[in-house]
Amino acid sequence: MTEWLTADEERSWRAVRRLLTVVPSRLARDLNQLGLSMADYEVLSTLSEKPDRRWGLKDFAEKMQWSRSRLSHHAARMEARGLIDREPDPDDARGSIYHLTDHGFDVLAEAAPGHLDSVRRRLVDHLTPEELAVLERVATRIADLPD
Amino acid sequence: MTEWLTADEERSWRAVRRLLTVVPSRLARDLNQLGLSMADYEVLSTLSEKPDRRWGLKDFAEKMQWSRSRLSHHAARMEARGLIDREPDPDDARGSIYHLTDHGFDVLAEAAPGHLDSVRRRLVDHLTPEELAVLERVATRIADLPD
DNA sequence: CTCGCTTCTTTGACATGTCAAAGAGAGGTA
DNA sequence: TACCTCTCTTTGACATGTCAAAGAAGCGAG
Repeated sequence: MTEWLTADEERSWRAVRRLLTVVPSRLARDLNQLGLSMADYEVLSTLSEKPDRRWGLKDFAEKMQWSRSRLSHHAARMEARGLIDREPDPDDARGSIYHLTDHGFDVLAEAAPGHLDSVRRRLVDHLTPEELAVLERVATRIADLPD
Repeated sequence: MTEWLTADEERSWRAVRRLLTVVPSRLARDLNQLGLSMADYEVLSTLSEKPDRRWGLKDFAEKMQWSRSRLSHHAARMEARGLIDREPDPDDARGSIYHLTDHGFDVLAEAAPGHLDSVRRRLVDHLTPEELAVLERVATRIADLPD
């Protein structure tokens, strides 16, 4: 306990903390202008990675690292917007299977280029390949720490 | 438009995205166990930096990069918990001045060591000084980009 | 087969953030 | 002074996330 930070660490931590808030908020703002929230985008793009565009809630939530409750709530809202649908799982009557609708796919396809552009403008384009490599290494190490 | 990411960039971006969600969520979880949310902690520590522990809403919100509405809502909740109080501004009858109570200060003092420890365990201790320096440089550059 | 325990999704209550509008006061100008 | 406009804080309606509980179904032991 009482492990204070050195002056260098303190400065770096402040900078990182700012990064942690500012980048997501900018990306979200850009994406909102395209009619989607970050959460919407993640759901759509994760679903679209499946060849059949289908995913059962449990595994889907696990893959996205979301709570099942959160996904259920969010999916209900997206279903109301016609972006996805929901079917009962034929193999397990407790389960629900989510499916990306054609409309959902179109919306994603329309938003994706703008979003990727935003990722570039807000982040990637301002880093050298070396910096990006360090960042990846560091990010992976940190994220892979035990919870 | 349609600026796709190279394979390297894509991999790095995935790693960074994971960092952007995982670190705040772990720090928040740790802090919650000490009875505070991240937002609570920011408010308390920002207020405590002022010698008189006092700050008018407008400037305070600006300093924290929060909307005034958000700060007003959050401050109302913290006031109900006795962590801060609110007084009318003597120089401008429209204004409110927030003040860190003794109780608020005690709560912060009690949570701070644990939180710093958490920052170490979750991040700082796993980076070399060089990596931390790169991270600071990169984070500053990105955060300082125009909004 | 049936009971008891587990697992799965959904739901409800609540916390927190956003956006827009309301209400009060400041400040400049005629 | 009277008035118009801008600024400041608060509030309300709503979106989104968390946690806990409800309800249905699976599964294994007897």
